[in-house]
Amino acid sequence: MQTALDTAKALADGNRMRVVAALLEHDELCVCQITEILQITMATVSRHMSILHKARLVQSRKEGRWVYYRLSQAFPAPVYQWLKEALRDTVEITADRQKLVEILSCDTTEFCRRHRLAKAMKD
Amino acid sequence: MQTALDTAKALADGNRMRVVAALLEHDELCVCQITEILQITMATVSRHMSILHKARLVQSRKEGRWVYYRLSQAFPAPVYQWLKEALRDTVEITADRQKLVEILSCDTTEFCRRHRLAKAMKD
DNA sequence: CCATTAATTCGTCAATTAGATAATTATGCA
DNA sequence: TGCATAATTATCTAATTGACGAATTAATGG
Repeated sequence: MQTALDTAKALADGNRMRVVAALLEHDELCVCQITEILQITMATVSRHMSILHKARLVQSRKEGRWVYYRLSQAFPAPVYQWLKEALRDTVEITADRQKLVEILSCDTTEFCRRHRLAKAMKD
Repeated sequence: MQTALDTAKALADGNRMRVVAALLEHDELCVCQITEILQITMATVSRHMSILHKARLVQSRKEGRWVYYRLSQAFPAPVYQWLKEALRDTVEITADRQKLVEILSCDTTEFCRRHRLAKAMKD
C-alpha cells in the first residue's frame, strides 16, 4: 500500500499538483521556472520536488548549475490519464499554462537572470 | 483543480486508502464493519467517511440504524483502475481482505451485536 | 582560487489533520 | 413513551506538514 499512499500524499498538495500539471504539458522545467510559476521560495520548491521524487513521480537531470525535473518513467499510467483529463480546464492550471508561455518565451539562462534580478528588487 | 486535489487528499491517508481498497472488493460495508477492519473508534471512521464523501469518492445509503457506504458513481475511472492494480497484492490490503472474510461470514446484525459486546469487554 | 549563482538542507513557526472521549441525533423496539 | 443502539458532531490534544530565512553544497567564470 505504501507506494500508492506515497503517490496520493505527493499529489495531496496544491503546489505539487500544479507542478505535476505543468510537467504534463512541458517535458522539462528547471527549479527556478517552477519557483516563478508557484511564487514561493526556491527552498520550498526544492522540498516539494524532493517529495515528488521520493514518491517516484518525477526524475531530475542536472545540467551545470541547473536541475531539470520531468515526470518519471515510473509515473503510474492511470494517474497520468486521470490528471491529464481532470486538470485540463481548471482555472488554476489554465492560469499557470499562460504564465508558462511567458516564462518559456525567453531561454532558460535569460529567464534565470531576470528571476534573480526580480528577487533582488524586493530587497 | 480543486476536485482532483480533494480526491488526492482524500486518498492521502492510510486508513482511508484501506477503506477504499475494501470497497473495491465489496460493494457495500456498514460503518461498524469498517470500524472492525481499521480498529479505530467509530467516531473517527465516521469522520474519514465524511471526507471521502465530500471528495465524492463514496456514497451512503441508510437502512434503519445502519449506514452503508459504497464507492460513488462519480469515482474517477482511472483512479479506480490505478488502485485496483496498485493495491491488489500489498500486505496491508491482503490482511484486511482476510479480516473482511471473517467479518462477512456472519450477517450484519449478528456482527454488529458481537462488535458491541467486544467493545463492552474492554471496559 | 575566489566570487557568484542555482539548488538543497536545516531550524523554526504556524496551520492543518488524525485521533480519542463525550455529547448529540436518529432509528427501532418493548 | 422511554430505552438501547448505530452513527454523527463537537471539543481537545498530539503529530504532521508547509512555509520562510539562514546556512550549506555544487558548479561556473573571472
